[in-house]
This record gives sequence, structure tokens and C-alpha cells, in this order.
Amino acid sequence: MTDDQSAGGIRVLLAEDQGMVREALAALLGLEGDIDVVAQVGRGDEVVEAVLAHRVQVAVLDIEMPGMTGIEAAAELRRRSPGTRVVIATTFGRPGYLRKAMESGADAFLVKDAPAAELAEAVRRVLRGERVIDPTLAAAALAEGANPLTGRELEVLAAAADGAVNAEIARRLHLSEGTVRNYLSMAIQKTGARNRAEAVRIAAAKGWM
Amino acid sequence: MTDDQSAGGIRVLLAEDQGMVREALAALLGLEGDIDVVAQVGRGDEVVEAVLAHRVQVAVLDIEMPGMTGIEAAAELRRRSPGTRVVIATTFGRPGYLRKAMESGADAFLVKDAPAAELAEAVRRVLRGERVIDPTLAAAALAEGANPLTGRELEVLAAAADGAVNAEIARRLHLSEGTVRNYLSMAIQKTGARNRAEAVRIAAAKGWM
DNA sequence: TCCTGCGTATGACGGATGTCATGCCGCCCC
DNA sequence: GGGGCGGCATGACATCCGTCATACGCAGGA
Repeated sequence: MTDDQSAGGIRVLLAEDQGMVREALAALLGLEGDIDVVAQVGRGDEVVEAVLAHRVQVAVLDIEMPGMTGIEAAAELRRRSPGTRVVIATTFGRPGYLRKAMESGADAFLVKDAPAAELAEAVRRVLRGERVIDPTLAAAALAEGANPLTGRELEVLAAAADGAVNAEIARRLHLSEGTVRNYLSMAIQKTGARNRAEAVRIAAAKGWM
Repeated sequence: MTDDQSAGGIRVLLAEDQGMVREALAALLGLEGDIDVVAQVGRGDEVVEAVLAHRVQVAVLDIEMPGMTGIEAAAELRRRSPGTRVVIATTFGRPGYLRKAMESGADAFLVKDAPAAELAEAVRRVLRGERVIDPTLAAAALAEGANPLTGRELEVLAAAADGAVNAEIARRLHLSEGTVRNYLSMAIQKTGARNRAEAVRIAAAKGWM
């Protein structure tokens, strides 16, 4: 997963769990004369090590990855390699994702719907110190406000997401069953849903989970 | 979306809704000397027209697309352009998807986790008349057996998936509320779930929905 | 210091959900 | 022509879920 021949271009790392997509993006960036993809990883928890090993200037991270999300990896990078710029490229343009990405210190946020040319352009711009954010998404994130759900409410909602019954959620999180009901009731109200399933759907769509 | 300069290679169409991924895959295939990506579309319902317009030999289709799924597009192609070979390339390696893809006349079924080289290789092989299927996935599809859910059960389950309450499902499908309960009960039993949410999750994971 | 928000818990109530039995109709296959 | 299956329905029952009121401890901010 390391293709390290320095030719003088921008040193880029690609983190993306789907091999075919990752290699295709590498091929795409490789066509740009000023960019060298010097490392590729398929897991979030391999990002920091690879960045340090290959003196990466710009890390392009997917969000959904095994081991660690791209957002968590961005936060790690902020600590362990503060000079490295971070571009988040994700399938889902959820406002909550954008917010979390920015808080974790990302420099750019792209959705994969966008034309491919934007990726190379974003890499160049973050290296110049600019921030690159889809304006539509930025507006949506601002309009929506912050995630209203508390940590515990999110945990309970996540457990409910895969169809667990109250008693099981209680066991998993070491809570009483009544407390689980209370949290879910709160989450349902805050999301404006009519039941737990809808609450899960809404929270997921907004990138709160 | 049409990049039509014949250079004598295999004439390929790419259908994939995420622009960045689509163009990256095009770049990747473009690096192969014997393949020409002569058309790109971002919607399922544009596939047939583009295939006919560009004399496409191999169509590479994603499953999840707006307008029409890749599987439906494959079935359309089978009727309208029987000489065109079809490669399904999908994010989700669900056994039910493989089964449906094969029934709709696809020649190859790849998951995007696989190394990029397999895509070009699959294009060449289907053109020679071979079928290309991930053996692990094929085994899983056979082991699992066919979708046990009836049409109506699937419709009710799909309506329940986005958090609709029984009364609303009944209204949407013109059923009585009791009937909705019966269908959901059936679906819960057949999937081995404990409630509707888990039934939805299981059915989705197996590609039944 | 007091107030607020979060985490946790209990109890009670009404409505939603899941199960089961039973029935009817239409279709297809033997 | 009879049997089986899918689609549709009703009624009854037990449980689960969602809501609300109330309570306590702990932290952090005014």
C-alpha cells in the first residue's frame, strides 16, 4: 500500500476502504503532473503511521472506514502531524459530518458527487493554506444548528438502530430499562420523530450519529 | 458525459452516480491500453440510450443510482441491446444483489472492495464470453437460499423501514391496519428478527429489499 | 451559592406492536 | 375438482413502547 517514489510533486496520502475506488482515485490524481500519491491505506487506524512514514503533505480521507473514521483520523493527525493538511472526501454530504470534520481540524470537505477535478484542486488549495468547503453544505450545516442530542442519547439511539429491544439496550449500556425508555423518548422528541426507527433515520441523515 | 473518440479498444460505458468515483474509474480504465471509456452516465435511466448511441460493448453499472438501479438497467439492456455485456460493480456485496443481478442477465458481479485491476480484467473476460463472479459471494448466495419474503411483505417492510407507524403504512398501501400487522409479523418471523427494525436491517443486509 | 443541564432511576398510563386463530377469495398446479 | 399459496381481513390478547411526573447526585457557570 505504499508507492513511494518522490518526483517533486505534492506528497499525498489516500485513505479509503474500497480498494477499487481508492486505486481509481490514485490513478486520477496521478494524472495530475504536480501530485504524487505516495501512500494508500484502507483503514483509518493506519493513517497516522503512513503519514509520518512518508512525509505526507496532504491526507485525503474517507469518513466511513474500518478501524477509525476519517474524522477521528483527522483529529489524530492534528496532534501528531500538525503540518499535514487534511481533505475529507465522503459519500454522504451530511451537515453533521461537515461540522465534526471542521471541529477535528480538517482543511477541506468534499462530497464524492462532485466532479473529479475538484479533488486535485482541493489538494492544491489546502496546501496554500486555503479552506475548501461546498457552500451549499456549509449553509445547510449552519441552518441546522448543532447536534441537540446528548452523548448518552446518542449511544442509546445507536443501540436501537440495529433493532435491539429495550431490555437488550439496557443490558449493553448498563442502564435500567426505564432509563433507556427515557433517553429514547428524549431522542424522539428532539428529532421530531414519531418512534425510534424514525429518530434513527433522521439522526443518521443529519450526520449526528 | 460522452467522450467518444474511437481508438480501437474495447468500447466501455460507465454508469455510477458519484461523479468523483465515476471519473476516477474512467481514469483507471483509460490507463489500460485496450479499453476506451466511450460514455459515462450518472443515472440508471440513461444507460440504454447511451449504450445504443455509442455502440458500447461492455457496460459497467453501479447498483444504487437515481432513476433506475443498475440491475434494472441490466435487464433493459438484455432486451434492447442483447450483444452488450454487463458488469455490475457495487459497494455492497449482498447475496440477494448477486442473485438478482444474475437473473437480470449480468455477466460479471464485482464488489468495489476488490483490487482495481479486477475491473479491467472483468471487462476483458466478459467480452470473451466468460462470467466473472466472486466465489465467496457466490457461495454465500447459494448457502442463503432465495428471498423468502412475498411481494406484499417486502412492500410493508420497506414502508416500515423509514419509521412509518402502522396506520400510515396501511394508508400508503391501501390496507387495513391489522393486515399490516400480519405482514410485519410474517416478515419478522421469516427473518428471525425480534421486531420490525431488526427485520428491516436483516432483509437489507441480505439484499432482499 | 444557586441554577441549570446531564445522567440515572422509579412508577403509572395509554397507545402501538406482535402473535395467533380464523375466515374468505382467486389463482395455479396436479 | 381439490389442495396449496398468496393476498386480505377481523378480533382478541399480551407485551412492548412512548410519555409524563418525580426524584437524587454531580458538575459547571452565573
